[in-house]
Amino acid sequence: MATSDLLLEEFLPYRLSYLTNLISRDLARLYTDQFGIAHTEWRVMAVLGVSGGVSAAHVAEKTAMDKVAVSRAINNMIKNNLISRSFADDDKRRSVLSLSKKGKKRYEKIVPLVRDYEKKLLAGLGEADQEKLDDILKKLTHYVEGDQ
Amino acid sequence: MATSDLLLEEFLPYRLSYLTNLISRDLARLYTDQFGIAHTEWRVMAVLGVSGGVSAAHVAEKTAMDKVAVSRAINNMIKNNLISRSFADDDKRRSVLSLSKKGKKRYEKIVPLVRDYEKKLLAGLGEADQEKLDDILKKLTHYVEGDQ
DNA sequence: TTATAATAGTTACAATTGAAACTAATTGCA
DNA sequence: TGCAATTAGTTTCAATTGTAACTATTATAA
Repeated sequence: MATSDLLLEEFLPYRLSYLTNLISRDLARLYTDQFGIAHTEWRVMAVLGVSGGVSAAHVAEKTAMDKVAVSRAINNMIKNNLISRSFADDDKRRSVLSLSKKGKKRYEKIVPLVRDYEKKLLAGLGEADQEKLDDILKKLTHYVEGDQ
Repeated sequence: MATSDLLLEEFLPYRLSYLTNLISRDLARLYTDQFGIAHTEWRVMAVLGVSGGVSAAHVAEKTAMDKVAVSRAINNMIKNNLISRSFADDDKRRSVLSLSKKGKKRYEKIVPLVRDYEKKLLAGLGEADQEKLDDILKKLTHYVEGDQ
């Protein structure tokens, strides 16, 4: 192998992508298979679960999803009675979104499952390594956010 | 916020996914924007760059892509004269793939770019943290690979 | 005011991806 | 042998996603 060659399995972007995909697949088992919530919908739900009465733009910002994806997820969740929507008095364009009772219920079932998944995932690391990972992810993220 | 709530920005799967997406976007600038190589094609190229004369199944395995995606990437790259294909003497189903001269040339242009990107990405970490990250990624990956 | 630009969100259409069914070749074994 | 099962890779069709153009509303400013 020439020194100019590159082993995918040692290449950080590939390794991160591979790991992320496996984790996504595992999580989909929790919310998609069990509750019919798509990945994008789970993200929307996670934002609205913490703070209701917010706009689609706010959801887009918090989920790092683009507004089209957010719009689709929201409309689908409204169709499934998971979200209720009204519009702001001072700006009729702006939506005011909250989880419905049904949505909140589902959210409260899913959160412990994904928390537990995360916990098990991290369990193999030990306290120090968990903090190290947190620190490293922050640094890497800060770097890649820097050059948009 | 109830204790049952979950902040997306502190949730490891979300953080990994977010970071991975930003890195993918950066890399796409290197090989897609500059050389018209799609993400899937880059992975195929990375495998064939190291070892020619292999089958599509081998590429699928090394890239963690499914055989349909590999088939599409390969056929597109053949159309663009980046890959040459023959079939094995002892099994006419099995393809024997290699980068063409043009493909190898492009590969050799891309590798330094992505290596350099990875290097810069890791530069902010320091030697010890880089090893720590390697170790942590291995552990996490091993965990999620465990429960297929 | 009123025209222009900006913003929130949606729609439409193209490209990408995923799953299942398919073809062709090979293997296993009665 | 010869017939069923397996394997390599492709095709087809549906679902998802991305981009651009769009509607409706609000802000800006001449």
